[in-house]
Amino acid sequence: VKGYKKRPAGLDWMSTRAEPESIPENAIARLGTLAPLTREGVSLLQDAARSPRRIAARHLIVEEGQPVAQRLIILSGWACRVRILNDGRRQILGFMLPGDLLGNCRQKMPVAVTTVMALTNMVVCAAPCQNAQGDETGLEEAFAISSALEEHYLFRSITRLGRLSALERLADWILEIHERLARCDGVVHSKLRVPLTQEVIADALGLTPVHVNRTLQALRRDEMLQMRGGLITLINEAKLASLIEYRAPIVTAAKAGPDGGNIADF
Amino acid sequence: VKGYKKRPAGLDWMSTRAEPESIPENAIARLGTLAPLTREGVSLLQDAARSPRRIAARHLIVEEGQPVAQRLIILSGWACRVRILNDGRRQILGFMLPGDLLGNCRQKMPVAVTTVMALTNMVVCAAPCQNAQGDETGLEEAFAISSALEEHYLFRSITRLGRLSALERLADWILEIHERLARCDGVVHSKLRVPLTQEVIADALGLTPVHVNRTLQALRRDEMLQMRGGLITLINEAKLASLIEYRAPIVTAAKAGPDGGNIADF
DNA sequence: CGCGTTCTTGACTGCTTTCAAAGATGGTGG
DNA sequence: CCACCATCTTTGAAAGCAGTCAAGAACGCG
Repeated sequence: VKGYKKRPAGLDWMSTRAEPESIPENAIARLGTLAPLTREGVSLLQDAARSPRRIAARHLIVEEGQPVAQRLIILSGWACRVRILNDGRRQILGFMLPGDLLGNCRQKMPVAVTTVMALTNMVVCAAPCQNAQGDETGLEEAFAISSALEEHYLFRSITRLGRLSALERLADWILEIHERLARCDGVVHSKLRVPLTQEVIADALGLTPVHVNRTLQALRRDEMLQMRGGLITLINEAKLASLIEYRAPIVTAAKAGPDGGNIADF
Repeated sequence: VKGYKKRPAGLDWMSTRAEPESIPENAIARLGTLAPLTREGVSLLQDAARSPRRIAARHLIVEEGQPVAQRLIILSGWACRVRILNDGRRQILGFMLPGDLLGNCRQKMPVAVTTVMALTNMVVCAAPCQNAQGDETGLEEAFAISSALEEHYLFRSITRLGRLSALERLADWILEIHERLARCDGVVHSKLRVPLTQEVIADALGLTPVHVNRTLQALRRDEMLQMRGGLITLINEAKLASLIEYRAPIVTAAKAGPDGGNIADF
């Protein structure tokens, strides 16, 4: 069937190539773009970021079936939700980038629905929780919108896997990553730092590494992008977007806050 | 690429064959299996169900990008989240069964992330909302767990579409539907009433109707199930389950309530 | 500079799609 | 009660996209 069934014995997930850490401030700023935060809300985040926790690449952050201890904010690095079948097939359910939340649940005694694994070295911190009622800081609203966005990306993944060709899947995925990195990472001149091997991309897109490779070559041949050493450069974003239907996610009707940031404007 | 690109002009979604309505009480009972409800919580649900609203098959219940007016409970009938590409390809993102919630959001001014369409004639009612703090009735907790379950099904869909073969997809999907119907519909002797055409199933599983047909025949030939007129009968559930890895969803660590019902025990 | 990982390439296989048309099925009206 | 019709299901043959296997090249790290 699809995907690698047999893997070498070792945990050959990806290179441990040292990744320059991105700026934690950008991760915090992402939450501010989701919902207007009060000065207090921002300082709560900054306080939390002063007690960072480091996680090494390939480590499991949460495991499926285990109780969720706390809500974390990713300050830098990439993680992914992953599910592994007993014959070795692997599906990456989604990526988690700086500014994204881990364990952002509603129920009282949450249990992790999927395993989450660090793809690179990471820095995380506890998400500040406040007096439940009120939410005067805007943090709860930001977390709620982050959760809605995550749901949006899940639906997008399903459509991608169910109805798009390999070329379309790649294009759609790259545009999604571009959009998300633009929120939390300094994306300049359409250059995206994507610290993933083609095998990881294949596991996310439901393809084989070999086919991801050939498809990426097609995108390069048609001059839509360049890529080298974990850096993807979008050359012709319009052409890339024309391969698929691009829609900016809108998950709330709230108008832009004082600082002008709003998901709907993205 | 995959799926039907061209469709006949009409909205040939599915037959309007009259479906006997399931029992609304079962829909309400489902919520009680998710979290222990107080007597007050149950009666709030029963009150709400006394003001039912009917929705005809094929009608859109919510539309992507439109604000979400209220939270609804499905009392009977099936709906689905759907996304349609501009060349006519269609992906069904998930099914919504009796006892499931619609518009179960956390943020303040939610906007629908996907279109939701009635697949059969439906009966719904407003979900009772209470004073936010406290949740003495257990309803908020039940809604939260319902939301976590929905997330679980999304991850399952992604794995299904990304890494399972056609045969495995069908097996996995049928077992999921079985599990869900068992919660809200009287499933007796492994007989499932599934009011879907093979084309709808194909749009959910990322296959073509023709291939769904052939794959279902394989399942019948190997004596795992029978099916006729919207009724699927599981003959050899163990054999069906052996095609895939089956895992019961566990989304909360809460122990069983007084009535013994808990998601973890399912 | 050497080694392991990752990327690239080629040839071949096969699952799934595509296209087309014939059979069932269920509801409706005569 | 039966004929009719739209919809849905089933079948066959052929084409195609993506997978599989294997080996060589390139890359990055120590």
